[in-house]
Amino acid sequence: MGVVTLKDVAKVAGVSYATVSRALSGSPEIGENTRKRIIKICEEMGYTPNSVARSMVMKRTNIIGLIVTSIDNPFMSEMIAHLEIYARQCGYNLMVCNSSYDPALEKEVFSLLVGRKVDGIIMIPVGSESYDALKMLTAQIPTVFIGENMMDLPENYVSVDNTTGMQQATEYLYSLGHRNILYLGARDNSMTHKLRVDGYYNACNKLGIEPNVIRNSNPRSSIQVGYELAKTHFEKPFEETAILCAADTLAIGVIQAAYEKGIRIPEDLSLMGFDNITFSALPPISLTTVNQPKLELAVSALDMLLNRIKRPETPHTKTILSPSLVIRNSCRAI
Amino acid sequence: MGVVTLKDVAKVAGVSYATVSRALSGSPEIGENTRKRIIKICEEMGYTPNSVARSMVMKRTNIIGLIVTSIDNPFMSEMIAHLEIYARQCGYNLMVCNSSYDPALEKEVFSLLVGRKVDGIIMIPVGSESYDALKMLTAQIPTVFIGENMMDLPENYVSVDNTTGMQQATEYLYSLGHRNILYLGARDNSMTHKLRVDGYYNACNKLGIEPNVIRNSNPRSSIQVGYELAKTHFEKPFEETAILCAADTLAIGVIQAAYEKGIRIPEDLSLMGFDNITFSALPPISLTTVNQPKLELAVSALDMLLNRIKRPETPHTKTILSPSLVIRNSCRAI
DNA sequence: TAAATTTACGTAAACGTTTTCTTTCTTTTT
DNA sequence: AAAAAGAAAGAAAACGTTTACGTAAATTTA
Repeated sequence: MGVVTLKDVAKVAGVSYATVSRALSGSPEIGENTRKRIIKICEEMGYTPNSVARSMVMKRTNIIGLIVTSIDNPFMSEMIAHLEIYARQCGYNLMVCNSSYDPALEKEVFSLLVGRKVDGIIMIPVGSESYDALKMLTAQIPTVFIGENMMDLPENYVSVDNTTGMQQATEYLYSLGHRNILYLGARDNSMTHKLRVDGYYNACNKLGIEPNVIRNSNPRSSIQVGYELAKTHFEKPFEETAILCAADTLAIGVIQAAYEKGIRIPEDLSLMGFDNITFSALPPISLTTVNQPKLELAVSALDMLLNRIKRPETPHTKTILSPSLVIRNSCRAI
Repeated sequence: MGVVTLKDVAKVAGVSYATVSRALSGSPEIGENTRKRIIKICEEMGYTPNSVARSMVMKRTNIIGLIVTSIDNPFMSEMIAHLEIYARQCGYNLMVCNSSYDPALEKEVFSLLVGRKVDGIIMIPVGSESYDALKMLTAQIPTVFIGENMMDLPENYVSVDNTTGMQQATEYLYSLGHRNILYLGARDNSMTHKLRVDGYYNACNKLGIEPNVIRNSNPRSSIQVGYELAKTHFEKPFEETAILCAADTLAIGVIQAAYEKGIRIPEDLSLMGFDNITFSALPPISLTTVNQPKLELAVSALDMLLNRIKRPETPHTKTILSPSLVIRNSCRAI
């Protein structure tokens, strides 16, 4: 025996399928006693509505597509968890795809999700390389970006104020007496990273100190990349008393490299990150960093998307959330 | 203008929709020239097949439901990432749900996914409390469990050999000279944890040392729980020279508590974990642990599920993968 | 009490595909 | 050249819902 359908229930109850549908949907066009009778029969028969058939006629799947650069990245996975829980509360499920930092793949999964008829897409874009492609794609379906400020695109996005965050971080180090601060991990292919390093430059200008930046030519900011960048840097004698990293993961890599080199943090070198991932809080070196409010990012993004699904012709909006300094023990006053 | 459908393409091409369908599906019942002509028209019109409609008639969604206890848990998120990538290569997408360690919620999302008509479900169960409920549910749909050995159920699962892994860990500590080894984090509500502590007991028996176990009454094994368990334990003087944790996250919590108490690892206390999550490898205390092969777990689980979807009447199978010792610097010889 | 309104339910179309069954036309066989 | 076989394409049903429309009975109104 196959799955029991609405038709089967109708046959048993001796009514038309419209009636069964109405009984379950809470329609007012049905008698209270027949409704109860039908619901009881549904339970007895173990009827579960077929979401696919419903989607077919309602032209709505109640599925949100989520495209992230990497699921296993503490910052993303935290946000995915928040998103999933909130989305479910709103009656939506999440279809998650990994773009693996690959613009081509990002484009591919986007189209795939469009074909799947998801009601909307939330994405953390690979970077500014994919802007043009995205501009075409987002015309097809309500889309909201997280994290990446699509500054030169009129798209919907929610993001933390990267520039202010990094500026505050720099000022904090300055307030501890640091005058020679190295910025590690600037990337050219991401607006987020551009804005972050801007915050650093702003602060340097304002404070009258000399900026000093190590760029990252990789497409991603991983522990591994942080380690390699720092390792190379530590090979020669260095002047700076503090390193400000573009991401917590990079900072964790720096900790590794410093440890191997016998450089003590914070005694010999102060270190800061950005993101505030769970695992940056671990002693003995627990990282001073800038917090991104992950729950608020997730909630704002979904709210924005749901609004847009309801009223697609509404103008594009953006939400910029405030970062906040999280002071732990990886920096010292000098 | 709405989305372009197969009918629109057919009208433009001047053929029936059956022909368009055949042109795109690679059916042999169509002339090579008409096929090319239709495909060209599809591209020009920007036609994307509607997966929902296809699912409707094919009775197959090409969606796999994934239920995990918590997405933001490095062990899980790593596995989810592997699963998503492999699933997509196999032509499937993932619908991810968080059970948040709640048996009632686990049951709820399971039914939800069944209503969604996903082709199969992969799940990391909350624990043995939910066995009975799951037994009913898994009759409805092909299901594969990861991690949890459903020993007393005839279900499909893939798991690491927890007992052997913990036994090897204990023997490793013994080989370093430890005779007083504390096991921290045993849980009663999970077969996995039962099997792990069994491995510890086995080794103790075999080696002739006295077992010593701190239980964890929480439903989960988080950093926080490890921290609290260890903190309480460290308040009184202790005898053991090594702590073996039921999970890496617990061990990270122990590191925190030890750090606050001034207990040095590994100088004053050796420490081991289980799982080998990315963030356990960080210096200065990089954790010696037992590796769970996450990629292999993911691939085996999906292969098993796909097999079962193809042949639902096949007998239940299980796959037990081998754990392996990962030696870092959190243990010392005494 | 007849007319008007409301209530409760049935009928049937629609959603966008796939696929079985025909049908037509072309090619091969004898 | 007629018959048989094969290739290419069309017609229509099916998948399981929702909902606009229609209609009969029940209720209200005049």
